[in-house]
Amino acid sequence: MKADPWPSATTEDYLERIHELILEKGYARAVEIAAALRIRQPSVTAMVQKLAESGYLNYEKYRGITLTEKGARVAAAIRERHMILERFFVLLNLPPTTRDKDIEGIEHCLSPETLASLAGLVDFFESRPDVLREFARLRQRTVRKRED
Amino acid sequence: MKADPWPSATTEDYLERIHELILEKGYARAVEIAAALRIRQPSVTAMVQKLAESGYLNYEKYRGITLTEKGARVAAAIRERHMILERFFVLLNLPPTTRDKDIEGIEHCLSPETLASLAGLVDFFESRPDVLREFARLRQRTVRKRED
DNA sequence: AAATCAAGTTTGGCCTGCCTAAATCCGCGC
DNA sequence: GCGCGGATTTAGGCAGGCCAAACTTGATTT
Repeated sequence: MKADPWPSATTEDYLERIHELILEKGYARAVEIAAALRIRQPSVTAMVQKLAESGYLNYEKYRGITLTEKGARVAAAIRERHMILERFFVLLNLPPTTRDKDIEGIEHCLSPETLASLAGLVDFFESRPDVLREFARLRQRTVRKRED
Repeated sequence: MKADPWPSATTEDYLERIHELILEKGYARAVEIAAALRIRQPSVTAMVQKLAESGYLNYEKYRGITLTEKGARVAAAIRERHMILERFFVLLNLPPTTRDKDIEGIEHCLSPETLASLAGLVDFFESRPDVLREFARLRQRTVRKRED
């Protein structure tokens, strides 16, 4: 097992999807990983082998893929992060497509401190719907203004 | 001039720094670009030539580098985006190092809609220091709690 | 058991961006 | 006109990720 120079963005994407697939269907197969990440199967095989190398996955050729303890830990953190971002973007009230695309982009770049702060912001707004409503109203106005 | 398949993150970084250097010192030279981006000079020359190819820069060997109209437009947008993010991160009250690192990471991944919404959020807080203070107080508390 | 087929894998190749080292080139100041 | 620092070229390399084409495997079907 090779040392880990901090999971790359791509690594995180793979782990995230694999984790999701396992949660959803109980297993993760190359075809589905490929489909979910919109890449080809050979790329998946190659990457899966590297992830196994690095100790994130248990992998047996032609058999199957599971998360190691380490992989599961990382995947859980990624999921947590993703959820914080989802909640935050809901506050911003953006079309789901935009939201998802942006989250995919930024989720690999945020430090734990920032994430924590962001979570705090979300908590704040979720516990203060009055403030949130006020912000939303303000947004509405400026959007209307831009459309003039 | 080659067609532009949307400026890559690296392209944006170059344009951003070059723009900054020009604003600061009136010109942008390879040594300084290299220093600012923490890469080597030959890499800069290569990239600068590609950016000229793509119509972002006016480039004359051994002479100098300036932004084209197109380059300037893009750079200005990048700068605007960066400033919105700075203001936002200030609200989150994070150590400058973390802030800068995270901004560098995410700035290439945000859609205009998200940016606009974020700007709205910043405006909201900046126009409502009372609300901001309340949020800050809440943050303080949870941080203290974590330290127990 | 043989055939078949989908899924998995291997191979070879490509592209982006970065690096190094060594050589050369240019403009400017003395 | 010489020299120096900055700029550029050349040649060679590396890592991360991606792909298409060809091949292999496990499972199902007959």
